[in-house]
Amino acid sequence: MYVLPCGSALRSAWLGIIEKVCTRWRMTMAGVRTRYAPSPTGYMHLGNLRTGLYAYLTAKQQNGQFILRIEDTDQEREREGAVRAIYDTLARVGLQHDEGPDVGGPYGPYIQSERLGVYSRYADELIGLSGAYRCFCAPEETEAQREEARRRHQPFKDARCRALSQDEIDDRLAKGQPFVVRQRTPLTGTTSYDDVVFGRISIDNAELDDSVLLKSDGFPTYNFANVIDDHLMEITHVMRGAEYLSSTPKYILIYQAFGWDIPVHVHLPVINKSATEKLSKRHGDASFEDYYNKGYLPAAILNYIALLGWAPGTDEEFFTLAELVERFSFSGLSKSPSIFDPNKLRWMNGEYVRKLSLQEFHRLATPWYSDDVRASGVDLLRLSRLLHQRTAVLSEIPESIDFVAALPDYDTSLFTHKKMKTDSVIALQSLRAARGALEALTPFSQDDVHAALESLAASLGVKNGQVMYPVRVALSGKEFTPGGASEISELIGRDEALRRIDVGIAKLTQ
RNA sequence: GGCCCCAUGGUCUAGAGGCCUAGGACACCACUCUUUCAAGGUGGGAACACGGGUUCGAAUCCCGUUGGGGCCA
Repeated sequence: MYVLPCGSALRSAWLGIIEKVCTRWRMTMAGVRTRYAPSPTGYMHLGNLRTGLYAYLTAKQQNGQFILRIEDTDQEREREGAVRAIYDTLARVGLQHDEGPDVGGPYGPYIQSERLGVYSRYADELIGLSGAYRCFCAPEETEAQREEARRRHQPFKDARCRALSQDEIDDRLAKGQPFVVRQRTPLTGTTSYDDVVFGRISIDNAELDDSVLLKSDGFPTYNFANVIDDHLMEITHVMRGAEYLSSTPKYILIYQAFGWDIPVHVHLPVINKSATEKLSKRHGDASFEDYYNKGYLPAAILNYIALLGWAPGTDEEFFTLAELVERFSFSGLSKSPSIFDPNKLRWMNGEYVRKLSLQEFHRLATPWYSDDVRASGVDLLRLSRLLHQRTAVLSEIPESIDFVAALPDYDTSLFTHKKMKTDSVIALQSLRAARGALEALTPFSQDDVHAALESLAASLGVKNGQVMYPVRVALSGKEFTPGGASEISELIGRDEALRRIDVGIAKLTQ
């Protein structure tokens, strides 16, 4: 342990140097630190989740740290239970964070509302550094100035408050006059930074607004908190949506005012709902929870969103999280916004569902079986076997098996099928013959039923389908079913099968 | 409106000057397999926004136009 020189000024200078060296060292040697910083404003938007994914991949690829930070400085938009939903979602998709409110870590607290003291301290410092100023204007006054600036097609910079003398400031402070802290953006010059995906971004400082950094209630805005926290938490790669592309120069200015190192910036293209609509939380169609609750598999959702805005450079498109960690690279990121395609997600989910083991599928499918289906006495595992390869989304199960518990009413026109070459006459003949064949059949397994109906068709001199199709319709009362005549026969059992065939015969003889 | 950014089929994208007669996937259509459906198999329609350059050669580089997105209002 070094003994530091005494004297507080010297001591802090030393500490400053050591801190800088340490930061450098950590950034280059100790690896990457990325953060996922969602706002607890509701459900987890898929675009946000993808940002989290990429941040995770970036960190894990280099054995770095993935940090979860809760950005709850906008209290009005905060929603009950939203933080819980964030934890649940991350856990479900497997994005395990190394530091965060729930798991702790050396850079806490990880909830911004618990860091208010930090922001006010740095706001004061920034004011001292001429990077910000106190603005005492009442909202109406600000609005008037804003209006004026707009009229003149100029960005908003509060000329009056920028120019307040120290005496005036002290005076107002003494009177307890409320104020906000605004960024003091330069009047001239340009600010640039290099973005990993978009390249060099430059903007004239004269174009910049003096945005609020600290609100009068002491809460920081995103504009301020993100910079302070990213620096303090030693984030090496700032990854966020491209909507921040054009405000980032303002953040760069803050880093520069403090003399801090600027992290690597990676702005990700936005995900839209359609060419004209954004993916909106309000529609309730774009959140992880919605898809999860509809019976989409987390791994499929994650796989799908990974490919929105990133491509591996090959034709492969199925990736586990571990494979993504290995394969992800900035060079595969695209710049243009993409449109979320529910169709392709559905397809991909189906692929994942089919790849499940039967046991696993059965476990996931069971909750979707209605009480009536359970009470009907059918073998649920057998039911799952029928459904397994035919289910793209779990929520589609109830409708596809609604015939199991009770034969629905149906129209005899169902018996007519052009491709199967059946009509009501053939159907009646087939049903009568099938009834006789099945009545005596033991055992009554799928294979036995299939063989029996097949030979029945042969002896009748008709095509298999001309027997099978009418039987299936009679057993289910539906146009489409998971499984055919023999599968459904075994599923519902002989007694019920015969009863339903009788119903069919009755319908056809009416 | 100002500023920033983007531009390959309906959608996600491959493509980093000749490998492109532009490849893959979803969706769609047809055929096929088949006890319906699904899955599978085979095939099909469908794109480099436009205009100028640069170059022997441009989807790929530069400029402009148009269109779209974002930020600030």
